[in-house]
Amino acid sequence: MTAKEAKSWLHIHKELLRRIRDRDYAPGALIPGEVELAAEFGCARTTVNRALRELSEAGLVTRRRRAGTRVAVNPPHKATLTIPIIREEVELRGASYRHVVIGQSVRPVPPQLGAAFPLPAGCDVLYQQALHYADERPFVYEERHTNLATAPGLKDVDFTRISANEWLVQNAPFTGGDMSFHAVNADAELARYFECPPETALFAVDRSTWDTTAPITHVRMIYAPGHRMRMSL
Amino acid sequence: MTAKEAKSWLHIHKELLRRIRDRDYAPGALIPGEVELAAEFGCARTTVNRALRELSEAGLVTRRRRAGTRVAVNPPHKATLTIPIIREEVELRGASYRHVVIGQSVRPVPPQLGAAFPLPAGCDVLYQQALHYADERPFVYEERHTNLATAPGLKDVDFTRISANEWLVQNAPFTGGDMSFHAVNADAELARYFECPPETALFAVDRSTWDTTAPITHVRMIYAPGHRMRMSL
DNA sequence: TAGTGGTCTAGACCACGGC
DNA sequence: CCGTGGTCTAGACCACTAT
Repeated sequence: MTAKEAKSWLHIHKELLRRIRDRDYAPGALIPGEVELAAEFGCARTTVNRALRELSEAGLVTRRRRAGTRVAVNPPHKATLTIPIIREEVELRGASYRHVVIGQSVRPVPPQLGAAFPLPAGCDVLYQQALHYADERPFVYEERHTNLATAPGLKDVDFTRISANEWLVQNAPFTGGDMSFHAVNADAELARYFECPPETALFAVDRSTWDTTAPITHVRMIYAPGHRMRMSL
Repeated sequence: MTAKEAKSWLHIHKELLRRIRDRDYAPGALIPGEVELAAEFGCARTTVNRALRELSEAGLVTRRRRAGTRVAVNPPHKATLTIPIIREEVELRGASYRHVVIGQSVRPVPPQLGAAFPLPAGCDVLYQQALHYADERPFVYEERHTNLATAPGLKDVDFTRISANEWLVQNAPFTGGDMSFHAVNADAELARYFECPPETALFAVDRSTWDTTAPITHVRMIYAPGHRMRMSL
C-alpha cells in the first residue's frame, strides 16, 4: 500500500501484469478499483485507467461498471497478424519480386463463390490469375474476382506493371472483410506452376473484402510447397 | 473549421476515418495537429489525442514528434486472431467435445525441433499425442513436447480428464511465443486417424511458447480434412 | 531551438448495472 | 440507489526531432 516510485502507466501496466502472472491476483478474482490503485501507486486515476484499459484490450482482465475489474479466468490469447502486400512479403525475405499475369477476363460472377461474394447472379466481375515470384521461383498463385462496380478505373490499369493485390489495397479501401486459411492438394495446373508433384499439400488463403454495402474483391492465394505463415504471440 | 457538435473521441475517430477513406486527407499527407483539431472539434486536446492514438494503433496514420501525423501510404491491414482452446473451438460450433490420449512418454528432446524448442540436447521432455473429437468425428490431431522443468506438477495430471492444451493454458502462463500455419500431406498414421486417403492436404498449426527464459511447450496441431481457420478483418 | 506528440494531473460528470 | 468504470477538461511538463 505504500506509494510506489513509478508514475507512468507503463510501469503500472507491467506491475499489474506481474501480479496476474504470479497469481498475486488469482484468476477470476476481483482486483482493487481504480481509486484504490491510484492511491497505492501515488498517481492520478486517469493513469491507472490507461494501464487497466490496455490490460482489458489484451483480454487479460474483464471490466464492468459497478462490478469492478476481474482477472480473466483463462486469458484468450490473441495474435495480431499483419496482412502484407505480396511484393513486400517477398522483399522482406530479401528476395527480388516479379509477377506475371496468367489470365484476365470479364465474366459473370461464378455461383460457387456464394456468400463469399454476395453479388446478384449475372453481374460481371473481373477474373484474374497471376503468379508471383520470389527470386525467380514461384512463390504464390493468385486467383481473384473483383466487382467492377466498386472499383472504378479498374479496367484502365496495366496489371503487368502493378499487381492487382497492390492496386486494390491503394485504391479500393474496404470497411470490412474476412479471411480463412486452409490446405489444398495441388491439381495439375498448380503442380505445373510450382513444379511439384500433383497432390502436394499447399497452404491457401481466401480473402473477401467489401465496402459498406457491396463486395469489392475475393481472392484465393495458394503458396508454394512448404510455405509457412508466421506470427508472434 | 466551425465547431462540431461531437465531443466524444469516438465521434472524432469516426470523422477522421471518413476523411482518410474519402481522401479528404490524402495518403501520405500531413493532417492537422492535435491543437488545431481540438479547436475544430471544440474539445480538449486529450480527446483528439485519444482518437489519433487509436488510428495510429490501427496503423492508419503514422505519428512522430515534431514531424506531425501523416496518413499511412498503404495501410498495413491487421487482423487479430484469438487462439482458442480446442474444446471451446469445438463447442463454439455446437458440437460435443471429447479427446483421447494416444500416447504419452518421457523422452529426450528431439533435435529436429531445433530453434522452435531451444533446450539443451539430452534434456527430457514430455511427449504426448492426442486426438480431439467433435461430435464423435476426429477434429484435430495434436502432437506436443513439453519442458518438464517449466511445468511443475505436469506429471501428476490426469490428461484423460483435461487436455494438455487446456491444462497448460491455465497453469503455465507464457510471456512469449510464435505460431505458424502450413499445409501437410496426410501420412499413413494421419490417414488412419482421419479416415481419409493418404496424401490428403491437411491444415496444420505449429505453436511454441516460452516463459521469460525457458521454453514451455511446442505443439503441432493437424486439423481434419477441409478445415478452415476463419477470422474477420 | 522551436514545434509536435506523449503523458500526467486533479477534478468533474455521466452511464451502466449490481444491490 | 449508488459504486464502479468511461470519459472529458484545462493545464502542464517532457521527449523527441526537423529545421
